[in-house]
Order: sequence, then C-alpha cells, then structure tokens
Amino acid sequence: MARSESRLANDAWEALLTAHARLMKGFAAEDMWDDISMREYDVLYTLSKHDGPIRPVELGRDVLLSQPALSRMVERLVDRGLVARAADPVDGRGVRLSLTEAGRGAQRRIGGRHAVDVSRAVKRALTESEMHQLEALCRKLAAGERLIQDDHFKSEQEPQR
Amino acid sequence: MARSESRLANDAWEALLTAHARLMKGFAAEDMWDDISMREYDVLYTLSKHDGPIRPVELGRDVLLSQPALSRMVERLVDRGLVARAADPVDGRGVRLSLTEAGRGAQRRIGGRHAVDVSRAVKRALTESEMHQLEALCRKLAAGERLIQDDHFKSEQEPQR
DNA sequence: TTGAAGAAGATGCAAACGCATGAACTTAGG
DNA sequence: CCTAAGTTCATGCGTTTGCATCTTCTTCAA
Repeated sequence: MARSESRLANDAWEALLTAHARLMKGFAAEDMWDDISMREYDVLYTLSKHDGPIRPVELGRDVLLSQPALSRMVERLVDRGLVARAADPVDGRGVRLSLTEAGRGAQRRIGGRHAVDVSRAVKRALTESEMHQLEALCRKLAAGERLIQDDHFKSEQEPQR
Repeated sequence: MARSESRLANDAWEALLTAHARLMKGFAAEDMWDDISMREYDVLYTLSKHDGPIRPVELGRDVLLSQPALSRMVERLVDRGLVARAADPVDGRGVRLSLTEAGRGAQRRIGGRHAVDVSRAVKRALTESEMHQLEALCRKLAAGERLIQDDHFKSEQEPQR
C-alpha cells in the first residue's frame, strides 16, 4: 500500500536530515580544519561564492545561525583579519562584507582539503547520474523555500492563532 | 563541457546543505515549538523511532551534537521528566535511554504540527515521484557513511600528514 | 514634510556548546 | 589471570549561541 503524500514528504525530509547529520559528523571528525570551525568555514565559503560584498542578512539566509550569533561571528572574523566590514554606501543601517586576502586564502586552503572528503563521501554512495539528480532535487527544495520568505507569502493561510 | 565527478559531488553536497539550511530556518521560524528546542526535539524524535531503550552513543550518530553536549542535553531532558535513563544491565559503563510517557506525549504533540510544515515545504517543491527519489538518494548517502565509521575504514589511505 | 512602522545590526545576559580530561568499565594479548 | 588499550559517559572551563531589546536608519502614508 502506497504511503500518503504527506508521509512521503516527511520520510524524504527525514532521510535528508539523516544524511546531513552523518556526513557532517564525518567531516567534523577530519583533522583538517586548523583554527577555523565548520560554522566559520561556512561563512567564509558563502562569502567566497559571491563576488562582490554582501550584506549580513544575505549571509544569514544560507548560514544556520541566529542574527546575533552571525553578527558576533563576523565581528570575530573581522578581528582575525579574515573578513572586511564596510559601511553600506546606499543603506545607512547596512554593512557590506567581503573576504580579505587572508580570508580568501584560508577558504581556499581549507576548502581544497574539504572538497576531497566531500567528493569521497558522495562518490562512495552515488553514481554520477545520481549526483545530478540529488543536486536538482535539493535545488528545487531550496528554491521553493526562498520564494516564500522573500515574498512574505508564509502567512498565506495563517493556520491557527 | 561536463563537470568532473568530484565537482559534481561537491555541487550536490552544497545543494543539500543549502536546502537543509533554508528549510531549517523556515521551520525554526514557526511558532510551534513550545518550550522544546529543535535540537531537543531531534533527540525526542530519534528516541521515538527506536522502540526499545537505546544507548547515548547510538543517539549521537544521528544527532549533530558533541558527546558532552548530548550527555548534558539528556540530563536536562531527564530532569524535565521527558526521558528515562537507566543503567545498562549488560555493559556496566553504558546507559539506556527511553522516552517517558510525558516525553512521548511531547514528541507526538510537536511532531504532529511539525509534520504539517515539513509536508507543506516539500510538497511545494517536489512531486511524489521526486520525493521518492530524494529519499532513496539520501538513504544511500547516509548508508555509505555508516559503514565507514563502523568498520574503521576511514583511514583507508590516510592522505597527507 | 513628518511621524509611525519596519528593517538592519549590535549588545546584555543566561543557557548551551565544544574541547580536554577524568572516572568507570570492558576487551584483548601475553 | 592480569595488565594495557579501548570504550562509554560525565565534568571543568572557556567560548559561542539564542532571546530579548536597543539604536540607527529607511520607508511610506497622511
């Protein structure tokens, strides 16, 4: 008997959570992070993906940290000379972040080693075709969520309360 | 030109990470967690999946927490009457954990509401067929990792150092 | 133009986390 | 046996996180 669509959705999400936790544990156990934590690397990597300076609020969308925690982590990275923080010329409240040369260097150094482990873990389990599928599915999942938050459609029905 | 297999693997993993972060942010924003944090719910849910009592070390495999952090979280859950902790009759070092009635009740209460949001987020982005695919791919990913850690094959090549 | 509502970031503070280490117990080789 | 190494879980301690709140600046309607 077929699972209900809701059950199917929850099972898929649980599988994703389990895969995430298992692989992350494995990566964290690797002795290759020097003095940069995985969360800090996450910030450096996200900064490296974008070319120009970006706002902390942008960073916050992809990094799993509260706004105050992100604010302070950026502060620490600035103090360590890995991130540059400048006032936003357009928005007086805002701040613009970018990697320093040292920051970019650190990201490349760690990233190169990390990519080897990621590649090894994924290749061990999936074929090339499956990697393509997984990427496409996860992109769709992430894209669905992004729209909601941007357009404030979240309260489309406002369940109870 | 086709991406290299390694690049493909890393892109797939990045997509999974992004999907994970986006959805988690969305779920965390929901006003439905009462006095139970998402990490605590993760523990309660994992306990509810297993029927019999399980060891903390088992819990640790699926929950993204350090061993000391998990130890103390369990302690708090025990103090709050949600989890029962008993000595392991077989292994004198070990401990056996299970949900109390209150714990099971809390898990069901929160879990029921959470499942609605999960279902909504996943259904919005994927078809039933895609949910099946995503579940299968993530299970393969997670399974690949489990074997490594159990069999201590991790140092199969011991890269540099 | 102006005043209220909203958004971006920073900060005080208690709670929670990770690393290093310790204590209790099990396993395995001589 | 019995000792050395390994495993499981707990604890001390400094660091980081999240919640609530504040400040500053922008936006928008009157």
